[in-house]
Amino acid sequence: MHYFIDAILPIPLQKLFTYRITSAEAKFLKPGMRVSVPFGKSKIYTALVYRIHNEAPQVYDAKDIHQILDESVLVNLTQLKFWEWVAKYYMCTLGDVMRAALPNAFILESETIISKTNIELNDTEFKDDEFLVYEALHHQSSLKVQDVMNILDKKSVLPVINRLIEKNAIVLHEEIFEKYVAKLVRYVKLNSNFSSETQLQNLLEELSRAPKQRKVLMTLFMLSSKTKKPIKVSELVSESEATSTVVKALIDKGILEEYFIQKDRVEYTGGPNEVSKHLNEHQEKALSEIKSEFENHHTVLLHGVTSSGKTEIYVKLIEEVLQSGKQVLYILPEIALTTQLVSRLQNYFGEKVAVFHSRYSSHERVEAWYNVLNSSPKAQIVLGARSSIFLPFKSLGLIIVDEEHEQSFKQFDPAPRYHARDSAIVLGNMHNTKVLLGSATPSLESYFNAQQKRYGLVELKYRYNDVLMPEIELVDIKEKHKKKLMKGHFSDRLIEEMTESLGEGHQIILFQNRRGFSPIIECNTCGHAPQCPNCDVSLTYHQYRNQLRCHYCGYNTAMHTTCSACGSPELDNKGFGTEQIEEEVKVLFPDHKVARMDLDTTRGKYGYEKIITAFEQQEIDILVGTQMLTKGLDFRNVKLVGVMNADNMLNFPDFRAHERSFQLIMQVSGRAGRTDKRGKVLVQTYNPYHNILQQVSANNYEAMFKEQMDDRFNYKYPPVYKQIKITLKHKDYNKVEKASIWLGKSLRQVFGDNVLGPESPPISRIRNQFYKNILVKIPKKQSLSKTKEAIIKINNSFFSIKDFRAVKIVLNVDNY
DNA sequence: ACCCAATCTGCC
DNA sequence: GCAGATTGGGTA
Repeated sequence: MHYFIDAILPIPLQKLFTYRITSAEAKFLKPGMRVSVPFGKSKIYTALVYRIHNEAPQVYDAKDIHQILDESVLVNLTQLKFWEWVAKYYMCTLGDVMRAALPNAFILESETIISKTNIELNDTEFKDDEFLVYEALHHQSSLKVQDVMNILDKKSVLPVINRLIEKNAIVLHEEIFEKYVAKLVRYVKLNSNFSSETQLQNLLEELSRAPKQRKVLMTLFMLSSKTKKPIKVSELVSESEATSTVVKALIDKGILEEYFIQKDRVEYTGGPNEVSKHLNEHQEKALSEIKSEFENHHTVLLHGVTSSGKTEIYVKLIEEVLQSGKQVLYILPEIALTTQLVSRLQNYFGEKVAVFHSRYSSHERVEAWYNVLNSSPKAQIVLGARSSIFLPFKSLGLIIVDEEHEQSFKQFDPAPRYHARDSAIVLGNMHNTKVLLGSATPSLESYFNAQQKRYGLVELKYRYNDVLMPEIELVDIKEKHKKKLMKGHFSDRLIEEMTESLGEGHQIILFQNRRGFSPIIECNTCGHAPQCPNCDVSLTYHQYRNQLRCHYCGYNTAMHTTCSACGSPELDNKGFGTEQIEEEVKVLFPDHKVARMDLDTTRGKYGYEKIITAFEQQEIDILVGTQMLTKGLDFRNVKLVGVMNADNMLNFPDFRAHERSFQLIMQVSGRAGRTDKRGKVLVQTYNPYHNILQQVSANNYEAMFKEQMDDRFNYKYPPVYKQIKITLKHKDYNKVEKASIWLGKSLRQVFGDNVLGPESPPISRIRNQFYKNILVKIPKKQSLSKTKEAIIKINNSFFSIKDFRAVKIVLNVDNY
């Protein structure tokens, strides 16, 4: 009997690959274990066992696997089922899902290593480039293919390598790098030879002439009698005031014995040091409503205004689940995962909280994975960003999706283009677990689902400690401009309020939904604006480095002093960004400290935390920032929030622009007035009569919901219709144009008027690729899976046309 | 005639 | 996704 496995490879290929295994391997292997397999001519990849069977492939010879990489199952069966759902629903391959789900360090790849043969060769036989490579190998023992590319400064190096192999100058071999290295901590103990009293006496006498070594030994006895725990080398060194050389000498003499214990890189020391807070009557009521809603619904939406104390309610629910011995998954948008929230939960739950997000190193993620997999006490509660839905949960008892409305839960690139909230709900179903969605400004789709009774709904309308909602004032800056009451981008009202707040010692947040100094530089003489050479956008001026930058491809160039088209030196700024606001504040309030928080100032692992901590500790009076500011931050001393310009959000060309603007302004507003004084929000706008702004100032979510839903009905947008966006890209404009017209026509034959496009997006070229979009709208009663099947079919015939094959197609399900 | 880069195709 | 095979433009 022959044995085979079907395995998932981490590449975007639809099919599984079949390898042959021995009967012993068949006995050992289980679905969800990793193996390394040869793939193609020379590469070795990591694959995940999907199925073990006896069906020999008919048309090809299966290769043998290379090696088994796991001793036990790494990915459990529920996860595999979940992966399949993600792949099917979001129209991508299992390989795509595997890449997203597994920490990078689990996916080993081989690398081709080039080394010299022992045969001495005559240099004159080589061509120039061959000689360069051969010469380099005299200086270092091995080269990677990438190194050769650098040496020769060109891409196609394989012909050169092959010629060298023919001449017996070099050999190739594949090396697999284990990416995860467990962190080991060095411990010492007394060698067992000295365990008896007399032996010990002799030893101490022997060492009388080595006082330092003697001291180390004495310290070791002292420490181990005191703590009864293993003694770290580092501890011993510092306690005995010796150097590590002294310890090493003792080890070399065989007096001490060293050993290693594997240790997690991320550890929370210090246990829980707070009992969960008492809920107020409103929270208490919400909690019991959530519980009763859970009896009839898998998913419950908690709509609680900002600062209503949603987290405290979550804490109570988590406590109950933990008592039943199950795990809890708590998902948040990446940027809301701040130290603030993490330490708050650690205060309640101590080391039971495991954190998981993209700023973690791949080692840290591996450790978190194993902790979840083994249901370790260290990972009872997983607090994570969207990718944490892929962790190997065994027995989930509750999933919380906080800030449910956040669009960052949706992954846009690369595949799988999944929505963590929606996927979490499916995951919850697979685990037979309840899912709680929380938000102060729910997404229309969730609120709609709640109204349709698909979700339970719980409302919490009072802020904690009965703090009043901030007062929201709309400032008509069109009027202010007319009356000459603007100083730069600041209205007289905003300056007044800022002066008052600063005078009272309160802090201020200014919100500008755009980074950079001023988006566009325009020539006053000819109107020319510098463009990105690779993308269809104007370059943005960044004062900090005096550069023009492209926000799409990262292209940058020094700021021009004269217009590149007509040579005129009169260049002007159009529009404004965070950097310019910061500059203006410095001039208006020279005695106060200003800081800026946007993508540019929060690069680096702790950039973000530094600014937040500084603001928390009131080292900063005025914080200027983009929407990063809106996420779950709790600043006690902020009284005033200024929205510099509400219009650029409202006019954004997207069907959700209004919903988003409402959410964004409500969320920044929520940062104000957690103080004893009622907070104030000033919204500057050219159009104070805009319905959304009226709804914002009246704090009327329901009115916004109703009005927006009318639009969604009328124009067939989500959540009334589902949609799939198809993007075509290619560097030849004519090719995408032709291809997209063909695709649009074919889709229309099946879906009729529910196909929109093809259209060029507002930015039609990025990184020298031209884009075209087609939108397929799907009515509620039309089967989603049949629709996808039809699209895949059309896609297949698209790729059978030779001319179109080079065009890349991206399918994005629920692209909002 | 030759070389390199861009494109195509299969991988088990 | 990657590498070996193929095509096609550019040039010595």
